[in-house]
Amino acid sequence: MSEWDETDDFTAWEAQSLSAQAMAARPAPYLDTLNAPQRAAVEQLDGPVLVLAGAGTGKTRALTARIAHLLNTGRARPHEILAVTFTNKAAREMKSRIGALVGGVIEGMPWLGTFHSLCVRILRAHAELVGLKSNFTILDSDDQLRLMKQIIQAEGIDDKRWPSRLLASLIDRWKNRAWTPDKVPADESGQYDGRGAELYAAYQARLKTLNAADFGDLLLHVVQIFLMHPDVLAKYQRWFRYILVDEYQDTNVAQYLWLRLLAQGHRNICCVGDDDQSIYGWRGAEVGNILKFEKDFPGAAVIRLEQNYRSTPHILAAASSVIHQNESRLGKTLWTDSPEGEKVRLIGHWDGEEEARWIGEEIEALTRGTRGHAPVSADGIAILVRASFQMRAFEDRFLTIGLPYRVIGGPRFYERAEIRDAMAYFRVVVSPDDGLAFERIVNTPKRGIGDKAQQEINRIARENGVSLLEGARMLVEAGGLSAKARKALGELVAGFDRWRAWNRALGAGTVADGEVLVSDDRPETDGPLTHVELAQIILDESGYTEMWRTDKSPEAPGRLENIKELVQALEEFENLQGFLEHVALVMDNEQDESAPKVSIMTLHGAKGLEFPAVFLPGWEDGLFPSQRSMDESGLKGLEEERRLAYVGITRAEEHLTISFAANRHVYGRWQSALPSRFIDELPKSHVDVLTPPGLYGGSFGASSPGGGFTEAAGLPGVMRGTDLEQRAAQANVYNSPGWARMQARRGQHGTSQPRESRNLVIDAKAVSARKIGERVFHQKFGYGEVMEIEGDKLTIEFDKAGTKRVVGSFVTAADEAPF
DNA sequence: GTGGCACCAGTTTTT
DNA sequence: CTGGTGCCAC
Repeated sequence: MSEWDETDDFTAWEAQSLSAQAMAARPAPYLDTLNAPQRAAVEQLDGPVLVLAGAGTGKTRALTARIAHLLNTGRARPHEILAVTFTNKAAREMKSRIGALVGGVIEGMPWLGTFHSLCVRILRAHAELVGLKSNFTILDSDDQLRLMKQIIQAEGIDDKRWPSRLLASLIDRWKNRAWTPDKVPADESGQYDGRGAELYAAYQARLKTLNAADFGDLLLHVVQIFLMHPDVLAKYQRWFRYILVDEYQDTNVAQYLWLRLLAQGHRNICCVGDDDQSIYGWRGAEVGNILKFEKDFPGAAVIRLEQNYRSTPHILAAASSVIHQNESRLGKTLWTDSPEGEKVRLIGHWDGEEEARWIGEEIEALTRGTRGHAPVSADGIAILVRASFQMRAFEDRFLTIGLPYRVIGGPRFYERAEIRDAMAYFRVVVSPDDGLAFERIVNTPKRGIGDKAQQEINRIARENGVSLLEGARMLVEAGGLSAKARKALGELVAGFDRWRAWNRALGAGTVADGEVLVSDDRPETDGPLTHVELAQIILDESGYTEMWRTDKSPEAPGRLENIKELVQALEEFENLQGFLEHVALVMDNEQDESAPKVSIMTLHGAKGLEFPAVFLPGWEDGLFPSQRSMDESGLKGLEEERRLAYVGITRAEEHLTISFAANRHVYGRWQSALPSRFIDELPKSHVDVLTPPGLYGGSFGASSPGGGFTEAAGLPGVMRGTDLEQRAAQANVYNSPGWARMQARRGQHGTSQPRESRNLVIDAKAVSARKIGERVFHQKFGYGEVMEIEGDKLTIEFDKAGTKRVVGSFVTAADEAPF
């Protein structure tokens, strides 16, 4: 294909200005490595474009090449491109990849970032339009919850019956749908004891007085501004000539509105996504957004990326076969020209411990390179689980055999209590009005300022219309509280005065000579005080570090270590202010990339990643697909679980092993389960069914290098099957006695109901007309199954709470449950 | 105001 | 079996 063929109309080329010609004539090496659809996705610059990118089809490559192309052809300057991602990681990666493509000379792309960070930028510029000051604080979910607790308490609501978490998730959901308190529809606003919308309004009012915004607000406020102030919107519409969106299938309504409003300017919007990888419905993502793109943007070009560069044909076949069972999807057919490779392996185990043991051995075999393939580095191996409690079994096992592993996605660095505490100190120093931060640390470490004292502070502050910090000062000066508490509080207030003055001095330049700011504890330093030193001083003088130093709990040293890290991280910032903003939005826990380690993470956490070898354990009905998903969202839930399976399968490049266990130790209780229904959706011709070693006395046709295991005596008797005939039938799990037994159990008392009955429960009006075998939800006891009906009394076997007799009107059909 | 004990609940998670 | 929360006794 020659250079000229690229412009379909020669006269158009001729008509372009010389400069445009010169720009367009610049070499575009990034195009050469693209396949045809990718190239189309890059070169179709004008008008709306939807790129449906299957797993492993080079989505990010296309997206970054598109941006590079916009820049290279001179269509847009860096600041005229709006590029949105969901995570900071994705944003970072895109930035660096664009840099590599364009030669790294562009001084960043100011409008490449997450929805939230971009919204903060916009909101800071127009904060007053929604009643905030431009230096508003961003609340994390912890602050959010505490605030709601206060409101609930003030309203005299019993937070036992109506937990604050419930209200928080409700409000979050409403914000995701871009509903302000007055826009919450009537049938929704009655939730939470009929006071949902009312409390939402109270919460918003409270945020405003605190000059604060939660994560949901960042989007909601900006959408409100765009809707109420067309002039502001028009400015941004003109500004962003080209808009690009990554992971479009994950957008919620608010994000969708935000995008649509901005895109109405130049209408150059390109959304990239994969409906089959939509796994965040439970937190507000609307697959509908991607499904209706063409309707929203008439004349949109739709480009499908279907050539997969990641996985072998067997793995791809497994993924396709499973995802094909879903009804609501746009439909893509992934293909690959990579060589066959090995089949997907399937294996059933007696229990979860054995599953972990077996996987441990398999991993050792993989890293050693036995079984006839090249060794796989531990870094290239991942275990992907549905729920994090499944990780324990692997950690336990890997610790005993000394297999290095890393758990990805534990508590985030900035979510740890000690980090939040330290940050709260910094927050009060930077913005003395931050009452939430003040509340958090006023008695941490213990200063003898308990509930009563705090209420006093609150009262004084409210009566005088000042911040909590000022209220505390007044209280101390007025001689309130007990002598001990007064002294402690007075010292804290004085501390904040001192630290704040230092911080201000830092902002102005250096601390002036002889200024009365110097505390005795201040370390001897040459030169001016830095904000890093200041941070250390704050934590030391407040007694916070001391608190952990004297704490004798096993995790105290780790917490001190984290605090040290936090202080070190400060060095990369100009000042405390900049750091706080960064932590609220951007900071994530970077993993130490030292020795190669096996990754253990959730399926959700694995999205976007790839590994040469992947293990997918725990494929049992009720666990995966999760019973709760199905109870709460019915078929929709099941389809999302299936997409999760699809995501899991498509993470694997070469080796994929799916496994399940008949029994599992969950929360100290034994639970048995059936193989996941997804297992039956795998294509038999692409699957190798392995025989677990040990179960029947040996590794019959199995590939476990460890050979048979010798602890069969420790297993419950049922499975010590020694029937020789059955043993001979072992070659296939589908024919195995274990499998047959599991199948048989399906009809009886399986932990999950027969699949077909699912659709019977639809009648919403028949509150008390329950059926035997129906899944129901009870406010207090949770989910369960109706065992017996007697008048208006039901006997229900609850999943968690055991068997109870309750009045029929207290339960609802499981899929109408309030969450 | 604090520390200890009983009770309960218990997917997935980014910002 | 765990962690988090709430209540009660010092």
